[in-house]
Amino acid sequence: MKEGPDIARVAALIGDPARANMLTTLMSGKALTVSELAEEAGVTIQTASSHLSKLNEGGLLRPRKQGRHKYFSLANDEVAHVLEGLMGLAAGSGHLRKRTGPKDAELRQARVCYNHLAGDMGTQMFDSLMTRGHLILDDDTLKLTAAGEIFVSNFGIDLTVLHKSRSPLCRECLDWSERRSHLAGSLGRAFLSRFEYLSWARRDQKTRVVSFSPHGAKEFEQLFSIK
Amino acid sequence: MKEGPDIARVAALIGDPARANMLTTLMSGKALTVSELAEEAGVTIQTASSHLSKLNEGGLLRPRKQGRHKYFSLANDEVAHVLEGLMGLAAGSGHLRKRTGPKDAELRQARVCYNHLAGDMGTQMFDSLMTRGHLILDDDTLKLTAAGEIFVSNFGIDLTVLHKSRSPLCRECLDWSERRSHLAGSLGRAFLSRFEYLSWARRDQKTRVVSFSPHGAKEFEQLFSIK
DNA sequence: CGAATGCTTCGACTACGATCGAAGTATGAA
DNA sequence: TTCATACTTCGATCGTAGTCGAAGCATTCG
Repeated sequence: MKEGPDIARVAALIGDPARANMLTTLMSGKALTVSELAEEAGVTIQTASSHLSKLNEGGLLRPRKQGRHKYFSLANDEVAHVLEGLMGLAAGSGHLRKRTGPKDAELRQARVCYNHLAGDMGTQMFDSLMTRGHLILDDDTLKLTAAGEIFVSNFGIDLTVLHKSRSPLCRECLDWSERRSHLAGSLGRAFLSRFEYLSWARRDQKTRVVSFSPHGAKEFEQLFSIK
Repeated sequence: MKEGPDIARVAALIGDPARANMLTTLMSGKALTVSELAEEAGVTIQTASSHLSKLNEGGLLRPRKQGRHKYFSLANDEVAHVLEGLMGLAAGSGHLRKRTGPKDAELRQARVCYNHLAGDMGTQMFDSLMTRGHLILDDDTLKLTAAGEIFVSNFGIDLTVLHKSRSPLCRECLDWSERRSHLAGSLGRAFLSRFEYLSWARRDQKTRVVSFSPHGAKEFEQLFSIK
């Protein structure tokens, strides 16, 4: 009965509401200070400090000191991946948050999932890339085809840089709101930052919402249309 | 601050030691009764019953009544996937169980991960399939090649049956002990049951250990050698 | 140097939930 | 019907962990 890693320890770490709020907030990919995270979680700074040191102890966070500030971000995308998985389970069992505020619709349309685009537009982009043969999913692995490489390069993404990254180029990520796949990995990240560079979209500072400008939405729609 | 699914609820569910033990045990893929799970978790039957109804409530389990027994298994492989992810995090942050008994070495060599082969032999099989070009991993999706289809069929696995399954044929699964990928999905499952059918290996009833016979290990080694 | 800001540590309070004994329900066997 | 087995519900107890006030460090600024 005592085999394998201590799964309960990590899960209990994520299982506290205050800590879960912090982690969810950090899914935006941004590094945040103790006080910012305290406010997000709705607890005092002392409490937040205690929680954050526990999360850090558990290897879920990466701390960086900068002057008198201390910034926390998620430790790696393995952590982000597990969190997204938990969101999938939570959404699947119908346990959504009680207060589905006005933000919810925007969140479902387009949001940041750690460092790439998720939500309705994320899955649309993924589907478009798949149906056009830019990506192929063979049983369980996602691959960028030759046609896909041309497409990506034409869009202004430098693949040679991405190939140097240790993390996988393409990765499939299950969307909790859509229950369908969207594109993660370094390519997913590159797409999102390219959208920002082209001013098609910008990330909301407080939430995980990604807002597309009218022009950006039009371009996006054209580029990733599903005929 | 209140966005997205209630991740804390699910995580807290997994975060209790007794419940985590039960879930880890169920990773063997077998359906177990309340009393069996109680013993595994080291609690009384009353307590186990309470835990199991909570896990069930949370959508993590699939209950089946059979006479006066009640069997529980994991709800789906999405759940199994999240659990394996958590094991990866737990193993990564060095929080292995205190008592690393004699079983530990066996577990690392070959074990069941929900319904497919994991551990050292699991990753060896995966690597062999990759280097021989039977599987290709394109950025993020795993695919069985034409050569792979022939190889698999020659080994006695009927692909037409597998293609009818709803779950993906190949799936990459990160191994907590090896920190490398092994093969999941319906093909991974098919391989394991084929090993059992050929009497190359058998699953231990109590633990998740997979024991290969001397003959089976030899055949395995030959079939999945890494030159 | 003080004053202010950002974070951590300490200590005490509190509440939630895990636990088990005992009683209750359901299924199967004699 | 009666007994046994498998599980569930109830009620009481007990610990652990989250919470915050207050005090303690550390860093920056005037």
